[in-house]
This record gives sequence, structure tokens and C-alpha cells, in this order.
Amino acid sequence: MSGTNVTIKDIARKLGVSPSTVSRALKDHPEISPKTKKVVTELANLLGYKPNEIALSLRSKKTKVIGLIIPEIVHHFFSSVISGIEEIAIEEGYNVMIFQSNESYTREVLNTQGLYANRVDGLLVSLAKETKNYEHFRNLQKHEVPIVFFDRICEGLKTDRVIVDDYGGAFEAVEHLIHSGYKKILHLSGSRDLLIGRNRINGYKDALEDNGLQVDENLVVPCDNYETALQITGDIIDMHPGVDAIFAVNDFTAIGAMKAVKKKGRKVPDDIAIMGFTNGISATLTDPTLSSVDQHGTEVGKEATRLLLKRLKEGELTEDHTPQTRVVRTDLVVRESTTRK
Amino acid sequence: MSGTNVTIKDIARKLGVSPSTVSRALKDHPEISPKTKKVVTELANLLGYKPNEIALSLRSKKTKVIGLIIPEIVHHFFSSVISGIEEIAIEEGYNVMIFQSNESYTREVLNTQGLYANRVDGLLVSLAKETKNYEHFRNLQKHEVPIVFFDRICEGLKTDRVIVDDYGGAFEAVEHLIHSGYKKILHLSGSRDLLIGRNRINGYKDALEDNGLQVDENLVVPCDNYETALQITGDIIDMHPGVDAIFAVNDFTAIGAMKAVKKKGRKVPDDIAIMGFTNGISATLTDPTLSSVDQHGTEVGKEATRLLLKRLKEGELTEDHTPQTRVVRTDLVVRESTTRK
DNA sequence: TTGAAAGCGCTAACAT
DNA sequence: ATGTTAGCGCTTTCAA
Repeated sequence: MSGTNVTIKDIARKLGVSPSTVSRALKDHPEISPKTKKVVTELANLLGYKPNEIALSLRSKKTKVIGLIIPEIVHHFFSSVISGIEEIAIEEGYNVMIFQSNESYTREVLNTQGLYANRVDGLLVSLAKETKNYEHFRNLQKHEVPIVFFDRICEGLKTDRVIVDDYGGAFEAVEHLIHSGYKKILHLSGSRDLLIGRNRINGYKDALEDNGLQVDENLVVPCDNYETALQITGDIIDMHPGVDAIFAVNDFTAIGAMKAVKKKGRKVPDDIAIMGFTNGISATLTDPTLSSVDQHGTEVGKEATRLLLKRLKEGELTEDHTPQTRVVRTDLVVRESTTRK
Repeated sequence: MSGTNVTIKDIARKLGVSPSTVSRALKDHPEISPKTKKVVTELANLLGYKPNEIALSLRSKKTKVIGLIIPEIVHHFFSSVISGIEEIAIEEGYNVMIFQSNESYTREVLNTQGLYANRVDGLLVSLAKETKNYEHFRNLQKHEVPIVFFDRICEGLKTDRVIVDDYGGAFEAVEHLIHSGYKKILHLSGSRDLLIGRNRINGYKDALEDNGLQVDENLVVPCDNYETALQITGDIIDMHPGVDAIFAVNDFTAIGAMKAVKKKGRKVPDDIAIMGFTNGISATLTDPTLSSVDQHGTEVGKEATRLLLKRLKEGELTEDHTPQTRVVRTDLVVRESTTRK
């Protein structure tokens, strides 16, 4: 950004017309003579004129920028969400400003302030784990900035939401295990504090019951990461000898469990089947490859962006509508870890 | 963004003072009376006043935004680069606007246009694979937008650069294999069209020669992804029976090779050692875990941002300096795949 | 068909 | 110590 930038004034001066004429000519205004239009556009091209979005924003009070607050980019699910967001945003002429909360509440508050200062038109958010207080979002809402939460949604706030069908995904995954002949299924679960953790547990339980199997609370063990899974899975299968399948709350946990099982000399999937949740790249890299539940991160991002842009368009015309919640369906991806030869 | 936003004018009106007084009071200008300052800041806080960055940008011709063009976010190296960039940028009061090229030249050109329209203060770029023509970047330079390339740098342009020490990383990795007793080392290589591919090949060769081993060109096989590695590695080790180690151009390729080797019934690392490059999360998930060369993505991002911000500060004071190139050192991370028991 | 003027929110000379 | 004015780049009434 510098003195070398061409403005409408520059073009006007060189052509001996007024800035307003140039402005109108450039937008193909009907009341400008074809001749003027031609001269103006030609010179504009020659000089490489590009409208200054900053000036446009100041006038229109629209920045054509949407803000994104995300816990961590270095995570396959979230980075695929970003790709989805970008795709839709760019189609509609919006740009995306991304902030990471790094799972920190303080950082998240700073992020909202930064995004407000930059007057983003709307906001997409997946909550930091730490966040319990939603005042910073309520503030944005006071300023009429529409917010759409996705995945880690905010239950205390009236906003649009996009969530993954965690219950359905878990249900389908566990049912697949049962139909494949596995009977005693361990669930390495997420936190019951998180909605997604509870939903997956419920999907697991209902799948068992719907298929005439009994739920054993001892087989629901909180464990949501690779290291812990690697440490404790061996002991758990010793304690519960009949376990013939493991359903983990995410891929990394599943992979930790897989390694622990192999270390015990048990075969995957012949002795014990393993099922993940996320369907990140890692699922294809393990040996055996990991069956998993695809969360369609890209679709989540797209849907959230569509909702937000819809809200932005409506905002100009109508009253507040009631918040919407969209559920993105999951897909079971069966690979080697649940397929007995 | 809406009518509910508080401006300096609003505060001025309510206090019966002029906007400039408010502006000065808010920035703790020495010529404003302490009393006025107090009243102004208090009301500002009460009303939740936040300066409109858009207006500031228009005036100062500085947006405090840096643009980022990256091939793909869904890639561990790049997402860790982003984290590094954000960290430094935020420290210095800058925000980041991220665009993905998706490896497409056309997209990259659009990205630069979007970033220019938004008058970013500077640009960080890692090139799309397709890109051979650099006119779009030259255009930005004409407008005095500083650019720093990282990792996939642009050799045809005078800019600052941050690169990974691919040569050194490859050298160290291969030397580690040799010192561990491996003698016939296959290299699954990157493209010789890419600088990083060539550098890693050279590191591989020099490590062999420096340790008194002969370079066999047949043992340098272009193969830079999981699927191909999985397909061809088996045949390669059949054709070259003595191969006792594989050095792959990236982790995914290494993991594909590892799986192929295991499928042949050969033990990793006892029969054949495997070494990756990247040190992404996947390296810790395989069985056995994968030795790899850490590229320090975060550090690359930080360094690139530091260079850019330095340039932005200098720009105000001095003439063009000669472009700088910074090399980020790699680190060898030894895990099970190269450690004979 | 075109131009002049005002204003988006802010700041910084230049008054006073 | 504070107010007035002009201007960043653009658009849009209103006037000609």
C-alpha cells in the first residue's frame, strides 16, 4: 500500500472529467455515454486500477470479510472446515480472517475484539475448550454482528448452529461392529462435559440396546487421546477379557488403542476390531487401515458459511428470524481394522 | 457492523466537546487536561467504544493486515507455519488474512488480487506447484507491497525468503542411517523440478559419499506420496535385494513404503529401516513409530513474519535493502523405524 | 450526460 | 487546552 496506487481521482484528472463520472463509468452506470465509459475503462485497465476496498468498506459499512475463530488449525477436522468456509466465502465475494483461540478463553476474547475492530460482517466460531462465559459473543451480537457456531457450539446463546451428527455417527459405527459379529464393545469416550462426548456415548449405548446387547458402564472409559489410549488399553482388555471390539471417540485414540492391542499380541481385526471417529488422513496410514466415521469437515464449513451469508443478506431486509440448527450427516468408512478376513 | 456502533463523534456530542478532543484524549495526548481525559475515557468504556480500524486504515494507508497465500491448509507443515505466523503477527498488532491457492496458479492470481484490493500491508507466500509465471507478484511489488516467500520460494523474484535446510536435514538423516549400520539406502525422492526435491537428493548423495559409500543412481526413485510408495516399494526392494534402508522425501511416502515393506514380510527396522521427512503427527502414530526430520514449520512461519515486519518498519525509513534469505535448521528425530533392537 | 458536494470515522495541521 | 478544517478513496444525492 503506497503512493503508487491508482485512484479514481488520478483517472479523472488525466481524463479531465470528474471523479463521479469515473466512478459511474466503471460501474457501467446507464447515464454515462458509451464513449466516456470506453475511455475510462481503458485508462483504468492501463493503469491497473483496483478499487480500494478499505474506502468502500468505510462508506458501505460492509467489509465483505467474515471472521473465523477456531481452536486449532493444526487439526485435520478444523483445517478441512476452513477449506469449506473459504470455498463458499470466495464464491460470494467474501474474504476470511482467521484467528486461533488455541483453546484459550483469554485468547478467544482478544480474537473477538480484533475481529470487531476490523468490522467483520459476520463471525464463524468453534468454541475453545476453556470457554464457559459468553459475554464477548453477546457483545458482538449487540453490535448486530451475526454469529454462526459450528461443531463446538454455544448452548447459552441464540445463534445459528451447525453440528455434526455425533449420535448418528456413533450409532452407525457401533451397529456396524455388531453386524460384523463383535459382541463386547469397549468405548473409549470423550468427556461427558462436552455435548459431542455425550452424544457419541448415547449413540454407542443405543446401538447396543437396539441390537439386543446389554450396556456395561464399565466398558465406557473416558480416554480421548493417543498417549492415554496407548497406556491404558492393554490393562483394560486384560480386565475385561471378552472385549472383541473398541470404538474410540476419535482417530488418534483409536490408533493408540490399536497399537496397545497389537503390543498385547492380539490381532486387529481378527481378535479385536478397532473403530475411530473423524476419518482424518491418519486413518488411511495405519496398519491395518482404520475404519472410521467421516465428519465431513468441509461440509460443516460450507454449511456454516451458507447460514452466515444468508443471515447477512436477510439482515438488510427482514427482522430477526429464529435461530437455525443444521445437522451434517456423518459417513461410516469401513477399512481393514473392522473387516475380518 | 451496524448503526449501533459508537463513534468518536457520538462521544464528543454527549460530552459537548469536539471530536478531535476525544480522539486526543483517547490516545493520551499531552495537551489534553487530565480531567477531560478522565471523562472521555470513562464514557468511551461505558459505551464500549472501539476504534474503527477501517477508518484508521483509510487514513494511515496501513491496514495492519498481512496476507498469506498457502497451497493447502490441510497439511501439517503448512498449518504449523500458520500458527507461527499468527503468533508473531498478533504480538505486533497485525492480523492475518489467509488464502489457499489449492496448488492452482489461477487461484493464486485471484488471491493476490483479493489481497491487493484489501490493501494488505505485506504478503507471505508459499508457491502453488503449478506456478511458473510470477507477474502477479511483480505487480504487488510495483505497488510496494513487500513479499516474503517461504518453503516454496520464487527464484525469479527479488524478495526475502525463508527456507528449510533441506540439504542439511537429508544429510543428517542419511548419515544417521549409515552410522546405524545400514549400507544400501534407497531414496524415494521428490521432483527434481522443485528446489526442495533437488536439495534433499543432494543431501542424500553427499552423506553417502562423505561416508565412503557409492551413490547408485538407480536407488534414487521419484516417488513423493503414500499411494505410489505403497505400490512400487515392494517391487523396488525385489529388484535391489540388498536394500536395507529407505529414506523418503516426506512422511506419507515413508509410511507407504513402511507398509509395503511389512507386506513383503520384511521387518522394520531389523531388515529395512525407514526414515521420513516432515515429522508430522503421523510419524508418531505408525507401528513402528517413524524416524523423521523435523522441518520446524512454526519456526519457518515465525521467521518469515519477522522478516516481513522488519521490512514494513524499514520501508518507512530507508531505501530498499538487498533481499535476505533465512535458513531454518531441521532436527533429526529418531524413533523406532531406524533403531535396531 | 456530467459535475459539485457531502459524508463514511478518524486524525493532524493549523488555528484560537 | 481545545476547536476547526481538511482529507484518506469512494459513492450518491442533488443540481446543472
